[in-house]
Amino acid sequence: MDAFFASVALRDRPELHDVPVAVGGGHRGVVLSANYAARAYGVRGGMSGLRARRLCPQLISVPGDHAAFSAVSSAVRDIFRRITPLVEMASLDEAFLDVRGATRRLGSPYAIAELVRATVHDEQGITCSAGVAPTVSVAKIASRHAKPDGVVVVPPEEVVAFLHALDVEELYGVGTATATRLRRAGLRTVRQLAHAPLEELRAAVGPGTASQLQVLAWGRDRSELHERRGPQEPDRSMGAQRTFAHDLTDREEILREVLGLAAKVTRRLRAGGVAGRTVVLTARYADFTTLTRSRALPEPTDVTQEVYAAATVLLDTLRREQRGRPGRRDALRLVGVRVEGLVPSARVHRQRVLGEREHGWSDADRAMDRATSRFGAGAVRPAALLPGATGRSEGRSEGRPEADAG
DNA sequence: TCTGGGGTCCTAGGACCC
DNA sequence: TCTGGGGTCCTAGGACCC
Repeated sequence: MDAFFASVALRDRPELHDVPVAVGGGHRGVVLSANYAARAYGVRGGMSGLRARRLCPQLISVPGDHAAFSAVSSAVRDIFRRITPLVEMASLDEAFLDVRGATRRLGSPYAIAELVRATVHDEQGITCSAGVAPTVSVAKIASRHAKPDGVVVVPPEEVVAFLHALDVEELYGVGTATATRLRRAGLRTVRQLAHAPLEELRAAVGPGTASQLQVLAWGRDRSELHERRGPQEPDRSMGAQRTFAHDLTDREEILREVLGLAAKVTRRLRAGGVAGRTVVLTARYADFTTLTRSRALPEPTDVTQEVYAAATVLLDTLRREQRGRPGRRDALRLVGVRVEGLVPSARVHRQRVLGEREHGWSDADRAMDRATSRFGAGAVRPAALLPGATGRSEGRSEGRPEADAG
């Protein structure tokens, strides 16, 4: 999709079509997506809101509507599936289609690309672009060249010439770190990269990346698509993180955020019918240093209190490690909670602990889920997360906010 | 240029087991 | 008795993508 978030946000607001608009980019935030009017000023996705407004003072910011993004995304995916069953969704707004089996029915790959684009435009009111090529990575680069609202076809015999005319950072999989290393090694173009001696390349970027890059530089990456994970193969991890409006130092305050994140993540785990075994806590300090600490549980969980308890231990470990370190890492800019090693909940059989209550936190979580789906998010929440809660109410001496259902 | 939030995959060392 | 090789799990960090 072209400028996906911005296009969806502006679908029903034609009066904003020709004025610069960005989705996201508030206080301490970055621009999620900018329409083409804003891009004319140099505004790009990923840019801080502050910088975007410097480039374009009259920029209008609108909030993102995640429900709308998801709805359009699945509608578009359904359109793709009418073309071919071989669809690999790469993200909300991007997919690979293997159309080799559809040409007899629908015409040339170019004709199919135009059919997809016309259908998406008619049914969803947004434009998209397509790259047609023999491999995933080349199709991806071609689609970038097709933007906005176009098609670029790279036939097999032109793949090498197409790639070799590019700069290295245009390769799918070369980011800022690898691009810097390549540049330092004197490799600026894909042509130079393709002809670089493997030894030299290994010294610059390491053995794994080196061979991967030469595969990409000759257009020899995969043609087969991996269909998106289904119920048999769940996501690998689920997480949530939050950047604070102001850096936090108070343990109680930080733990309240951690509890909120743990609740959010486990609710998504339960909704997806999965549980996970490893809890990862991310801490980003005021100086932007980002550290993670993780801990594996005895068995997978989807219980808010269990994830929260593990995250609390990890946070305290980190605080102990960082205390007294030079650089004074006590002010936190962000915390994140992620659960990895996901398996279907049906495959988890809990080991009952001697003396454990028959109805525990898991039942409380499920009751809260039901209340939330009936009365909306925030209808029921841990008391520590009620507006105005301080986490230091009388009679509490445990030193961390309890997650009583409030 | 004061830098979000959601992910995936890879690497590498150490523990542990056979 | 002082030593191999293979495999898996755990933890931490980094790179990349949208």
